[in-house]
Amino acid sequence: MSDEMVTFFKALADANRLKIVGLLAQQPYSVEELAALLNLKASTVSHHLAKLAQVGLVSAKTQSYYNVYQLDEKALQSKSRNLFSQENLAASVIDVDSNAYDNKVVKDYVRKDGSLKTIPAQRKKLEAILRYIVKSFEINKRYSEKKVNEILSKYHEDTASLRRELVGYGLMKREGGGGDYWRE
Amino acid sequence: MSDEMVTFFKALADANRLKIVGLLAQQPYSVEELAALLNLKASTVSHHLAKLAQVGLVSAKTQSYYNVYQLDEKALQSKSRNLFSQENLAASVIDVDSNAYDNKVVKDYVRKDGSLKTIPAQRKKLEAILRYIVKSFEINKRYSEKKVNEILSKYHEDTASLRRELVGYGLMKREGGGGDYWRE
DNA sequence: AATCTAATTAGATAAGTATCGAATTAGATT
DNA sequence: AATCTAATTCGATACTTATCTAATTAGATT
Repeated sequence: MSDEMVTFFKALADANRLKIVGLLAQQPYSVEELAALLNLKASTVSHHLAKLAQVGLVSAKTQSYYNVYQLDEKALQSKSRNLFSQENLAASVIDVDSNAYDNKVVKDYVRKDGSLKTIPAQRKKLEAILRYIVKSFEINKRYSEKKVNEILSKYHEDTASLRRELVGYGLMKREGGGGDYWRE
Repeated sequence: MSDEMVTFFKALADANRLKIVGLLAQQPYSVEELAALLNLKASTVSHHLAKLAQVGLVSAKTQSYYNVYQLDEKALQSKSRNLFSQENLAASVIDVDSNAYDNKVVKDYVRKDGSLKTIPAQRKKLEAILRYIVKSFEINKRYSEKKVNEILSKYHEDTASLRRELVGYGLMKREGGGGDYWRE
């Protein structure tokens, strides 16, 4: 689907092909006529028409010697209506790895032994690191503060900061007065 | 105007730029984040964003360290609605020489001395030649058949055919029974 | 059947552009 | 003020593609 959109836009991303579309919007033309009108060789026009035909914008009818091309106005209008639909926008993104940013940050901040070089000062990067760290806790299991610190110490000596940020960003919960921690 | 359309389509005629548009349709992103998500270098993403910004599809806001880009959805929708309007289609054609085809045919069939190599057998070319020949007659002036033949003989010895075709294609009129000819 | 004609395909070239790494710039944080 | 970071710009490279000429194909006309 995304490929289809790229092909569609590429088909129209050329001044001469836009002129062809404009001309065919007035009336059908043969390759030879288009070549004369655009001051191009017939082979070049053939090339352009093939690209337009590939996305269904034009089609050819053979008339005696000529290949007379015509615009498919229905296709044109329907394409233009749906071009930027929610559906198409989402489709263009399907093969994007949504974890790529977190992965990159983790790669930048975590040593081979698993410890953090530093605790990121910037919010976006800190969040990525916290999302990574929180995976060390089982979901719904309760941990004492001492146990939490023990786990966090693998990452950085400043366990208090890590603990506070995990709670601050809502990645871990804490019960009322000095109680246990858990990951939901 | 046509240039503007080409630029617009070119801006979207790239898979990674379409992905950027798709991503920004969900939420704003910084250059760095987009680079990680698309597995590209920041400089490449900058280049793509510049092209999208050039046609008004995205804009940037500075937030602390980051340049956060966002999609201009209004621009997107309004562009897509008007893309193939009558107006835009006509605009793409303004600088096309509408006489180019006739000129080419005339060039192919008329010798330097003004005479025809042959009378074209094909309809489209015959018409082009006839449109050229008929300019030798003044508008609204009446010509006897003898005078008509005399003028046509400059072009081809078969004046009878030329005369018949001029009338047949409606380029010259003839009064009822054997009367005069004229060009309207 | 033989001959034309327009269209397409193939091959070559030149122009355009996506991408990267390096250098620079702009702006915040310390 | 000095330092750090993200973004942009610059220069180089590799890939894409618009265009042409020449060769081939498909179809009509004679």
